[in-house]
Amino acid sequence: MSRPTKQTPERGDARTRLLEAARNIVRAKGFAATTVDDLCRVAGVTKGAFFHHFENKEALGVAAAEFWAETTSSFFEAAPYHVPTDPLDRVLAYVAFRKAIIEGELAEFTCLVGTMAQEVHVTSPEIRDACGQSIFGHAATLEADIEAARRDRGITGDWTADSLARHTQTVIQGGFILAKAGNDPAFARESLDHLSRYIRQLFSVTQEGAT
Amino acid sequence: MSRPTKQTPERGDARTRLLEAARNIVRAKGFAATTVDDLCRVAGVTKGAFFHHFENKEALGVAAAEFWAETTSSFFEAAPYHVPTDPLDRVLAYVAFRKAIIEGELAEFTCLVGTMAQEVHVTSPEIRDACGQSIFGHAATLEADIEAARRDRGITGDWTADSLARHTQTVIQGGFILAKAGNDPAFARESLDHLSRYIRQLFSVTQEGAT
DNA sequence: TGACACATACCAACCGTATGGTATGTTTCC
DNA sequence: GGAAACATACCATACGGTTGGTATGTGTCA
Repeated sequence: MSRPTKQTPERGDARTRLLEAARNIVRAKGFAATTVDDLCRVAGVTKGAFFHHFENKEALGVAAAEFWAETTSSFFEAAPYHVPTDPLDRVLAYVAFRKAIIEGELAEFTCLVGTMAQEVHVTSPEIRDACGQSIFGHAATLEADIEAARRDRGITGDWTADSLARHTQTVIQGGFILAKAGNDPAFARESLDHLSRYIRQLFSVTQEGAT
Repeated sequence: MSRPTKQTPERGDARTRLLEAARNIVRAKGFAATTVDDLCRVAGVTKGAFFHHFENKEALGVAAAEFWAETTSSFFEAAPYHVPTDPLDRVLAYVAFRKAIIEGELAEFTCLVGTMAQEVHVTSPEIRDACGQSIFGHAATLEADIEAARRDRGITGDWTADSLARHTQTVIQGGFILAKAGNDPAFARESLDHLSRYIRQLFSVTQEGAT
């Protein structure tokens, strides 16, 4: 998606600016409460431009979820938690990294696709599926390390790598909910501490990692 | 809140029916996408009745969150997970109970206040706070058992009872998000299995409980 | 090489309707 | 009979979406 235009628009094109606007506004207000006019105002474009790039508001929602999947993929690929040589260390570093980036305003660190999926899971299967691909696709990037750690250490619990990978996303998403309800990011961070402890226990590692 | 009407209306009064309608519709469509007309139609009342009982739509949101807190409190107080004599067994039975009631349609078992908090945490502090009270109030009902279990067994980990109580809610709320994104309740259930395993590990209990 | 056909990106103004909310009744109950 | 509990009819506007247009780039063929 978002294939680059042949002719080079001298500044960031309207489509990208609309997707960035959607990312920011929807995280704060939700999808339904975000109006097309909101998006156009923040993106600095007119409605004509909006409906040139997107068939309707729902199509923007799908594109925003895909845009989110792309940008977060790049972000996490470039993140430092891949550095450790031991796979378990990488998994724990991932959790620590997720905790570390929870700071500042809620709308700056919460998850666009988690927010949208919550809202539109009944009303828009297309947006929901795009959100699902983003979440489960990201979870899948953890599976290899979890499975490698499991084999390395001969762990034979009654759980699977893919299930644990999804569970990390459960804790992250749930943490965002508590943080919003309590209006305090600390609620999201403390659950990541529990998640880290859980993983260390699963692998019989007792020492605390970096907080 | 929601003090019973003085004169007893032979059938459920309009206010209650509107709150029940809100509970059902908002869980499916979200708060912003739920219109006043939607609520009136499902409740079988007119807009006059709506604005007689609620100053505006936001006031209904607050009342719906409070209504949710009351009804779920009663529901969980009457639930069978309080039966075991050992406090840890009660905590594990709670988790098993939360897993057991995840069945049927998503909108039937997901959490109203988690959904609303997600949407309105910026736009309506009043609704957000009412949602927060419901979630954290419910979490608090678990603290005594967790703390008792901790003392009984002389557990001295670097975690607190209130933090673990909140973490259970994080996993439950996050599970709902994954279930919605993946359109399958199984994603919520599998994370509750991880949560149960985590708690058992914290208390060095290895045997599986009832699934 | 230039000019013509066509496509893309974007804008300004407009439209029908759905929406939250109001004004004004009417019924019901103590 | 008076107040609370509803209903009916209506309003202003915000909303998603449309229409018609301009400016600019791009491929093509004589």
